[in-house]
Amino acid sequence: MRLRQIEIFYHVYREGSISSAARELHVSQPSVSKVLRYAEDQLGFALFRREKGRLFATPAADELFVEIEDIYNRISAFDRTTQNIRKRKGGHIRFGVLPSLSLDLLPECIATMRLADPEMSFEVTTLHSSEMNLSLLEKRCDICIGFGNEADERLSSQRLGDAELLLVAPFGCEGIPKGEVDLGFLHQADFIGLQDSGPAGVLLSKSMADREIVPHEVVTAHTYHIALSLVSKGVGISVVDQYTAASSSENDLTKHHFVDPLILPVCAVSHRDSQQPELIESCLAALSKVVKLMSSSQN
Amino acid sequence: MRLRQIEIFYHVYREGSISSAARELHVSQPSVSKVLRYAEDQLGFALFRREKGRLFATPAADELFVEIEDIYNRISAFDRTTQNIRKRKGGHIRFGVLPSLSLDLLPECIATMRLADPEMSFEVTTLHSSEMNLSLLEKRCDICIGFGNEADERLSSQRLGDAELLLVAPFGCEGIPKGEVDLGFLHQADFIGLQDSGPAGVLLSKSMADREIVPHEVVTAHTYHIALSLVSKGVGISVVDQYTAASSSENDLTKHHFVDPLILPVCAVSHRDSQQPELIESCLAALSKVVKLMSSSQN
DNA sequence: GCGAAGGCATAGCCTTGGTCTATAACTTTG
DNA sequence: CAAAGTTATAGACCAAGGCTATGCCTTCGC
Repeated sequence: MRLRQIEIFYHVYREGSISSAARELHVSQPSVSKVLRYAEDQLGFALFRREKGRLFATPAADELFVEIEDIYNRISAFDRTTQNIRKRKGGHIRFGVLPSLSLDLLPECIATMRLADPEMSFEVTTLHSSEMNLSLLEKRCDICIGFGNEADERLSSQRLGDAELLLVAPFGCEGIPKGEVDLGFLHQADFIGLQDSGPAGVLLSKSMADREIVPHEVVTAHTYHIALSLVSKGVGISVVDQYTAASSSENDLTKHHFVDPLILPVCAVSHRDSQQPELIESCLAALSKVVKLMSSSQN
Repeated sequence: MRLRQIEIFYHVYREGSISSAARELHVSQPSVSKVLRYAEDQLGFALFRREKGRLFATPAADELFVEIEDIYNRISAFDRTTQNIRKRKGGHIRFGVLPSLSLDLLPECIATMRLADPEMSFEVTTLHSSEMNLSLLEKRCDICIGFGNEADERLSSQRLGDAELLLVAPFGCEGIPKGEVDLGFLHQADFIGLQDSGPAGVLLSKSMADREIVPHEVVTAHTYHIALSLVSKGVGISVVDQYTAASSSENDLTKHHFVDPLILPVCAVSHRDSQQPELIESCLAALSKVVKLMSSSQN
């Protein structure tokens, strides 16, 4: 079946009539009639029964429509993408970024880069650490930003700056010292853990294991949002990276540095043989600048 | 972009060369070259850079390929569907069925119907109770089989037979009488509940509420499979319909009827103005027969 | 360093998918 | 019974997409 035949079947099925499908498609009625008939000839079975000058969908049409509807929607989305590409003036970068960096760090970076070059456009997808390399290698995105970097010789990684893990506690939580907190504070404390939290989780559990610190994990949350919400409700304390902490809208919680800071590298990874190396390079420079700025301004 | 252009772009991108794409598509090299060039003209931007007689994908091509790949796969699936429809001799019925009925009751029905008419073909999707009516109205399936029936005047419902809820307990569970069990047995018992279990869940909780029976729900499972597995491991007891109980591969559990049986109607629902009423009708008759047979043979 | 091999592009030709206008036939409705 | 709706057919036309033949450029092996 040709694309035009699919489009016409889609509209005729939905409208229930050739004439109104023709109006919707801005073509003549005989044109639609002919294409539909031709499609049926090629398929070898009828899509509609003609009775008393009207159309009635056959069971085969019902069955095909289920698949066609989906295809049609994707083709429409694809067409929009081609429009966007055509209209573009400046460069276009597709970011893959950790959920925890997607609310604060990346928007800040994009805003800065747009100031420098208002013609540029961006695309943002959230990815987990484990998906980033594959996404880059399949050229589904251009730059991935996460904590740490898995080695792959086709990819190049650049450290943008550091992220610090902070203790978050309910407002007025007792026993927390004024200044910095020792990691040992977590021992036996009511703790809200994060499942599948990638390098940040690895760093934290390793540091705790080294000192035989065992918190009392009362809840294991699957998203940072839920974890922070639980903290602000006084369920327990938690440890998250500074960007997650900064992006939180909860105001019933306090943030604390550790005496021995837990530092993670914030890295940008990209494909070595990109088709637009200068663009990537300038983006990485801008990112690095913004990350350093944000790290120093935050407390 | 035309469908042919999409196909050709897909193969050229994957193969990395026009010639090998042409070989794969069983057409001549100039043909592919021409269509690709034409597509680029229409799009208004290049998909590949030509350098030293070779092709290199542009960033735009990378971006489009992400969407194209998906579309291409669906088109291929669609083509297979049209092939299937063309080859069909007998009727074709698309069933929507509860997960609990999909492993035992429906396969049995289909086997029986295929014996009666070997030319018939079938399609089975599992649906939850709440999705069935919509699926029928959108003509995504022809017959839905579930417990009970929500009224909609465009649909017609037929009671095929009954399903009984049974108590399932770990093998050698103490305190269970030889014959039938009173529902009161559940009171304070370690119980494995099922989330979102539809009419069966409603019937059970209503019956328990009437007699103020409150089990101790130690686990809430999301699938019958997990619930039964937990029962067989001795975590607790549970209540499931007879078909789920029968389809279970667990053999470390026992099944028990209740003194006052909990009975649910097994109903088949179909669209009133189907294009193939005789086919639907004969299916419903066969279904009804099989359900009655299975109900009586089971204990 | 030169010829062979393989890659892409162009030219010229042909088939067919898809468009139009004009017209006919049939249904339903006022 | 006419008016307004529907679908189907006829004939003309254009462009999408296929083919063969050919030429040019790069790379590789002798």
